[in-house]
Amino acid sequence: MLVDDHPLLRKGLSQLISLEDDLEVICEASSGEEAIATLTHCKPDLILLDLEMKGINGLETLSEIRKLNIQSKVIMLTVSDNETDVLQALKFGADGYLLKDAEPEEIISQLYKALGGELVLSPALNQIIARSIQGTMSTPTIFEKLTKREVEVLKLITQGASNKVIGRTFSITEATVKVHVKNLLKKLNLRSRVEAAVWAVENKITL
Amino acid sequence: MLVDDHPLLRKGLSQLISLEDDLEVICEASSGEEAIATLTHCKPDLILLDLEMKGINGLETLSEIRKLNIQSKVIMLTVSDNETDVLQALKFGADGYLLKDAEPEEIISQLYKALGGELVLSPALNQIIARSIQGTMSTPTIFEKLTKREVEVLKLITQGASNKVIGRTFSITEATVKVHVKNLLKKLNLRSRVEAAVWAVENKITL
DNA sequence: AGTAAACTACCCCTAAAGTAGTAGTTATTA
DNA sequence: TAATAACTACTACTTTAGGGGTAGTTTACT
Repeated sequence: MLVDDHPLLRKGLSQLISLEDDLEVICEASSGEEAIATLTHCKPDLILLDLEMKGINGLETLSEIRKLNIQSKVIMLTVSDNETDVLQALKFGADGYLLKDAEPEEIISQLYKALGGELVLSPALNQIIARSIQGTMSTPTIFEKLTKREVEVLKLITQGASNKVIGRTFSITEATVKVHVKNLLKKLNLRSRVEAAVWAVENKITL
Repeated sequence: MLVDDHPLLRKGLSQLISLEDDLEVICEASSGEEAIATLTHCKPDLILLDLEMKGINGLETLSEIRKLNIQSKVIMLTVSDNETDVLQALKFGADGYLLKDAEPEEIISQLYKALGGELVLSPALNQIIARSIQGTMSTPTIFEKLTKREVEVLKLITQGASNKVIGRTFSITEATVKVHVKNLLKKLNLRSRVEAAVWAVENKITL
């Protein structure tokens, strides 16, 4: 099964797969919602799931799929080698994480491996995984540790708001905002609101 | 001609195009550099050019192509509907700007239009174009107005560096760094280094 | 020779950010 | 009931940022 909001990419993949005698695309979806709906009547051995999609994203889709107790293998297919994404995907029970810029032949061979029960990862990700195993991660899925308020504050920081403005927005004092900023910086192991803003943007904290 | 660093997408496109009797893919490239090299011996009527690529990006590639006085039509094909990118592309002489998430049929029909001399744009971009014509743009290609030093400073800001650190990095005083920051904020019409950092990240100023 | 832009550096000043510690309230959970 | 986490608020302090102006140097282009 192919899940990707780019018809072009689906076309490319399905053509590639159709060249293989023992592989077949039995269903497709262009969004996470559609994928979950389709999975009620389509039971693929393997799902190739895009990470970047409108609506619910790939990670959320994966999480839903696992909640529904669907046994298909799931391989994330994406352009991003973002550390947080990779680790989240594996945590949510992905059977693989491949980068879209890989060679087509490599992708196909990885599909077979995954079907055989192997955990497949793009070579480019080895370093990330290694670091996470060593516990040397810079971003050990810290984001979820932020409280609701801290996330709200972070979002406004990303928009360039000062502590004073943030305070007015939430009807709290600037002093309290400073507390939130201090705490979120500590949790994210960052040193300034600038770093926090960049981190938030790069990790696509939705505004 | 197809230029995209994702083999999968090239495959999808070329399959799509091969279904058309009067269209044919005569060459491909997986990077800007490769594209420019290939264009010395391959003269396509139309080039489909990805924006996001490693090495020199799509815009730079387009600029090079125009400098070489190559007469092929060029359509930018990308996932981003970023205002700056769109306007830059048109300024550099693109004959079209299409989003990758468009329907395949639509993309094909746009190719014909472009070959006919039309300027083709994804419908999703209409609003952006309209605003730019009205001069209401938030980002009127301001970036190129930054001096070399200002760009360097901006890059370090994005990495969370303080003015003091930036000064040490370039062996200039903190006071001078402040001058650069002040000037670049004015040029970009931003109010703080946080906004500058976010702007830089969102517009992919390469670090 | 003259002009303009870029880079440098300084002054003065205000505002904003960040650090540290204390502490009260509420809600949840063990 | 006791403990914990989250949110709030404060004081006090230091550092960083940002705005304004002036001005010297170099480089490049008239």
